[in-house]
Amino acid sequence: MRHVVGLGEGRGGAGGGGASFSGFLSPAKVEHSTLGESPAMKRARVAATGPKAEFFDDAGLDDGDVALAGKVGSLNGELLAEFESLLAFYASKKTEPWRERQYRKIVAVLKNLPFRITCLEDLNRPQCAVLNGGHTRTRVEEFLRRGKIQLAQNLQNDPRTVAISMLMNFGVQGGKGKYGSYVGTSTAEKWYDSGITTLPQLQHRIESDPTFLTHNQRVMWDFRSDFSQRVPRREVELIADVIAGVFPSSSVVEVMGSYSRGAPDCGDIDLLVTCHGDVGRRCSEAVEALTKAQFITATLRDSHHAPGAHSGQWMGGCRLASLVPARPGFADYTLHRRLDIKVYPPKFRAFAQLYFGSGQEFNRAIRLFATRQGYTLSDQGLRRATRGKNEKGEYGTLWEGPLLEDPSGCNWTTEASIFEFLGLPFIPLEDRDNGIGVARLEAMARAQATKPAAEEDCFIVPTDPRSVVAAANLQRLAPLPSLAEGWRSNGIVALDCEFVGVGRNTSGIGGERNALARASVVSYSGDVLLDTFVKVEEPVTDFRIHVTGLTQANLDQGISFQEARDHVIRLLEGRVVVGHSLAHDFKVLNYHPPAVLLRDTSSCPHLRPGDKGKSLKALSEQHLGVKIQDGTHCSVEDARAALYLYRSVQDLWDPTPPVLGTSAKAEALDKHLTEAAENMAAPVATGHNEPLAQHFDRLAARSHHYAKDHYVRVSRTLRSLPYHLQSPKDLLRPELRCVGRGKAHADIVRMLHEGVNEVNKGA
DNA sequence: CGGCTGTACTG
DNA sequence: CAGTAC
DNA sequence: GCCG
Repeated sequence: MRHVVGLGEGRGGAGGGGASFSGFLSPAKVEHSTLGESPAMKRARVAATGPKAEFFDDAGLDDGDVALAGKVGSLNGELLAEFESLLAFYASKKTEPWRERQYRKIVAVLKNLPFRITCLEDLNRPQCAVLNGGHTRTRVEEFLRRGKIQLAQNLQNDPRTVAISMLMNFGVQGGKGKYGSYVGTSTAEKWYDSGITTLPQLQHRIESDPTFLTHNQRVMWDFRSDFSQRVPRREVELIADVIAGVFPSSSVVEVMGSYSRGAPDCGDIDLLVTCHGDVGRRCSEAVEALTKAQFITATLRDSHHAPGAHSGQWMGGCRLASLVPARPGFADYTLHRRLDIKVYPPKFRAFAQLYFGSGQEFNRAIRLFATRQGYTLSDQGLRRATRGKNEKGEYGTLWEGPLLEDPSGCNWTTEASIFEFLGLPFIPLEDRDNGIGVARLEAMARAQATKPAAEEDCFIVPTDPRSVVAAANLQRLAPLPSLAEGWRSNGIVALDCEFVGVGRNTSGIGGERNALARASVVSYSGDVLLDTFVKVEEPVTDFRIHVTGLTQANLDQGISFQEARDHVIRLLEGRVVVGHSLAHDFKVLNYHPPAVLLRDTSSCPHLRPGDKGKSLKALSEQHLGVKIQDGTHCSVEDARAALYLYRSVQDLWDPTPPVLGTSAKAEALDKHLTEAAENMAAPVATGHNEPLAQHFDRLAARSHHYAKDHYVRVSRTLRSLPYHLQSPKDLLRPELRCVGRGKAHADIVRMLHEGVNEVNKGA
């Protein structure tokens, strides 16, 4: 049961700040405790005891260490300072986002490590994982030996780093780690390169040129002094009450961020509002009222009021003073505060809590974990997803399913349900921003990775001893093509079904329609994931026993059609499906995955039929040298046969993974790709667009991060095109979609008109 | 060698 | 698209 | 920078 502080009660008990803001009496509930433990902390603490203790046992920690956790930091002060210098250096360089991240993790761990590092062996403790890599371990070793890290010493006073850090924080000390100034590494570097290196210079430039700053930068500049002040808990609570006052009474307002972790004061205020109805509209209405009341004093970001949006959000500055008149003996609340408000419908509440209650690294870690499990996790739910490389070699989401329901039936009411779904122990709030939770997630991920393919995914009803015997021939096939990485083994299954005839028996051969009687799915390694008989609702008019070998007794052992279909879809969804004449199977299953995911051995250009035709039996004999379907068919055997046929030509037929959009877009995209494939002449030598490609190589060489990735993609795509790019119209072709509509597009158009050299002269 | 969270704003 | 935020 |  959650602890809910109603408005009337909370105020009186808290000793009364004397705040009376008529018109802003909060109808909504505010969830926070005015003293001691917050409900979120309590929730976390209660749920934490089991798994946390386990983790620390594994970690080889004793209770003393645990007790220290949370109020340490000075234990490794000197080492921390060294790494903070290194972090500052890399954080000032836009070319080093990943090193920066790594150092950020290192610093986070050192700040919270419950023991002092005195020897190299300490690095073997699991919490020190990030310190135990190649470079970092060497640096720590150097520190233990000489009491300092030379590189850090050298970089510590690097004037460029110092200046850029100053610019990124508008000269405010202790910046970073609270909220952004809207001046990142790129802008700061630009300013630095233009000669702005000191605060007075920056100030002069800002004052003399009214267009120098963007709107958001201007807000952060104007309020930089107020925003840098910590907000006491008491004021956070008052502000939460104000916000609650402008939302419907059924809403719930929760204070997230450092407040929820018990901090005595906060850098900014992060509020999660859960309300029914159109969250976008509720958010807009609230912001409007707060602006009218002069509570909101600046806006940094406001979600457009899009009806039916999944969330509404507003970011900006606020001040209590207009609502809480100054009175002698009480704080006058004149400081402006950074406030974020996010509004979600109840179904996303736990996801939003998870996101806004955790630190960045924890969120990245748990989302990465979800991805590795075949899901994608965000503040707006959980979906099935497969990731891999598409045909252009870009890494990304190949397929994404609809929002998942909570299998526990609790409708994702708690964060715990999300952890449970992902197979993770509940990680308490206090461990979600200090590196400990991240370390636990990474440990879980590693454990998961070494676990064999999920056996609980398999659903096997003992069917027919022949399936084992018959398939043995195929199992002996060796050597199989080496298992390629990623999607080439994980994302592929093979399907085969057996049918019996139902309906009016007109011709004497079979019923007029097919009914599913047995379904089999095997993994890339040939293991049976599903094999079951299926009950047939209608009377069977033809068992086709010479082919299927099935009898009424077999079907009676089976599961219902609906059940079988669910199992099949669960195993096939988002995966490449191999089979022979799959159309029949999908028609009967009434399930139609996008064509880009299908590999039908009956129509494979690399499996040329021989004299005996292109039946599965003939192809197996011809290409695999194996006799199958000797007597009646076995769907496991047939699925394996199709799988091994596929694997025998996989490199030729299927060198790269399929491209897919999200569910809604999938069909359209699939159509595009099919058309593109048809339009495109048979593959010919590549390299037709070398000069264009080289242009993007040059751009890539001097770009960074996302921009660099983009140019590399464009270059690669241009090189691999089987035709000359001649007119801007060609850019409309789907295979060139990755060019986008921006600079790359413009450059290509210009180069087509003016020639490559002209364009490069300009650049 | 190449991936490293996911979403959404502003300019 | 690039930059930035959370 | 780290990891597989």
